[in-house]
Amino acid sequence: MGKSKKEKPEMSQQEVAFSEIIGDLVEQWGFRRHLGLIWSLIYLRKEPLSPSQIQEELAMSAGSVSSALSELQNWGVVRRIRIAGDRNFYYSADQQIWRSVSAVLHTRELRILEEAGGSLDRLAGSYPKSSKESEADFQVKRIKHIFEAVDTAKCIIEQLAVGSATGLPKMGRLFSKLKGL
Amino acid sequence: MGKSKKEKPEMSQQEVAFSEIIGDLVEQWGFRRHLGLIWSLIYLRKEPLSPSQIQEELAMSAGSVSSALSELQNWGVVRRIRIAGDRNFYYSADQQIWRSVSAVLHTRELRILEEAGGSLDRLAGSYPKSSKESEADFQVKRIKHIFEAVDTAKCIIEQLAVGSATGLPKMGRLFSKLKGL
DNA sequence: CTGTAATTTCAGAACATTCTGAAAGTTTAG
DNA sequence: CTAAACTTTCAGAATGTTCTGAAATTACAG
Repeated sequence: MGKSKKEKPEMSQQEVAFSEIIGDLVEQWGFRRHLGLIWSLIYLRKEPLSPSQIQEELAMSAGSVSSALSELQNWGVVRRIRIAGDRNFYYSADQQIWRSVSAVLHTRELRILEEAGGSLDRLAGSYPKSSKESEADFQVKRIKHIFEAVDTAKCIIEQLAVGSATGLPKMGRLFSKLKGL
Repeated sequence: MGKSKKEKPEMSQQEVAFSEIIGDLVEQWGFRRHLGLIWSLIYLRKEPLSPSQIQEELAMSAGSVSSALSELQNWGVVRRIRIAGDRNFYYSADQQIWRSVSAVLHTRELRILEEAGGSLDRLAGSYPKSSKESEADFQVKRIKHIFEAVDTAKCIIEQLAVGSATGLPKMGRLFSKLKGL
């Protein structure tokens, strides 16, 4: 009765461990765990992998793999490669990990803060001008205070995302480190 | 007939708008939306509020309010106050908003990165020493690379959490701004 | 163009999180 | 101590998210 000849390309223990560490990390960061698992495997292998290989190795459904790969591609952490005369698709991981992190900071975190900042600014303006009510006055001050905090956070993330290492005491060293990652 | 006499302490339109902005923001940050809604209301009011007042104004269940308040307290963004000769509890918001943000960075984000960093370090060490396999060698390099990225991120967050404004070109201005928030 | 082997899509299943409300527990005035 | 008013807890309900797998689609070899 012959099921046979299917190579079993099992992930090594270390590969499993790595993918789990990264899976946890990205999950905490607000992405689906699967994205981390799949990215990890691609990242650790010298040769690009096809969706079906990934599906086998990680024991996931085809659908999961497909949707995760397309999300990874959208975030720019994974690239699709075609090999001539091969029906499969292949994926490989971007080496420059910080580029990917920057992209997320820029596309996701920054957008969130910009949105909130804009709304807060408009809201502060919507209070009746020079109201004699002390409550309204108090609230406008507080809203502006939060606006400042959001705006500052925005600037910090901007700096990180753009990564302009201007050569500063502590942050400088960190920034220039980023450039290499 | 005759529901009556219940004061209706409705939130103003602006208060609702503010709480929704903050609700969205904290939700994107990985907290429950309710935490943002409740914190907002407390933050905008001059006078501290009791759980039952909050429940009424935000039209939430008592359970939601209670659990959200205790979580807000754990994060240190809200303080419980007792007023002599008053059976109720009251809550007021911390003014220094950045202190709260720092606390979260320190308690949550930093912990995540430390955990991942430790695991990665151990993992890199677990590969058989001086293996002749080029694949293993390759993987150790990549794992160390990720470790570096995690470690750098950890340092950056540490800087932000501690907020040591050392007086640097761009980040310096931001850091000193933080101190005031 | 046709057949084959792969990938993608998507509706529903499985799973996870959050909310509700009633019961239990607290606190204080009297 | 008792009663009254509030707060907390927690099991189950409601909601939201992610995964699966079969059908539809795509891509290529022949």
